[in-house]
Amino acid sequence: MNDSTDFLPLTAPVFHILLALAEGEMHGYAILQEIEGRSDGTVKLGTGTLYTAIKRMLASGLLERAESRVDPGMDDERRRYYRLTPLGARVAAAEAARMNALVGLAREKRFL
Amino acid sequence: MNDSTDFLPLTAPVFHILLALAEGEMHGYAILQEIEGRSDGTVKLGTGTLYTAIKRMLASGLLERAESRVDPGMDDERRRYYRLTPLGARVAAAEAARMNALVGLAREKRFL
DNA sequence: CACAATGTATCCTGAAACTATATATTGTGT
DNA sequence: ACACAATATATAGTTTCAGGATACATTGTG
Repeated sequence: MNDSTDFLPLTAPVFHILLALAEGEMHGYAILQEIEGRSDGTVKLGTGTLYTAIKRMLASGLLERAESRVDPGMDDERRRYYRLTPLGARVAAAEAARMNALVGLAREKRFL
Repeated sequence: MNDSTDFLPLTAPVFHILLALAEGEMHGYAILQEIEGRSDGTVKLGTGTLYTAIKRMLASGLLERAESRVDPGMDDERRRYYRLTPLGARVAAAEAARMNALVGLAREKRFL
């Protein structure tokens, strides 16, 4: 049914990638820096984790390739750009909601 | 250094088990029902997942065995009770905080 | 022109979820 | 008394995935 909850729970790397791409199209290495920068380096994923995750996310329809549309002379030819699909956005929202419920529960139980 | 953040991110089953045990001592099967009941059956973990997770959590010091202290005639002899260790509680709190930060980020990016 | 930084990609290992299965005990209905 | 469902714990086998190592090519900089 392609229900977005079928993908849950997401692994940490996958959720981070989805959040990074909320900004707009990005290439792999930029995603990496976004994630590390956002958390002052506490979240760190290697390239192995990143590119295998991207591969799976493309295959499952969470992401899609975007034609790098920057002026060819100004951009690095190696870069491969990705963007969220509508499904990817829905899944990210569903995961955020799932986490939010758990955080609420943790708060009830005095963990926060 | 046994820093509670070394355990993060937790997998979904492990975090659910920690949350369930916030109530107090419980045996395995009761944990299972607590988790499924709390979510109206949307979160469902099999016994294989549960008991292997408990085994690991005991080994890593998140849980400890509790002597079933119910009156022997009134309790099921098969039951094995568990409780959170102080470390387990700290780890659950750290995971809740981690998730809370991600939920905040998701909200900023208009996913929620 | 050397060297660091950028950028993508794959292999391999280990950890862990999940399914299925086994086994035993307790409670309930007839 | 007996069958059967529910309770309860446990392990084996499969698969998925993170994470580290490694490779290789290109771009920017001193």
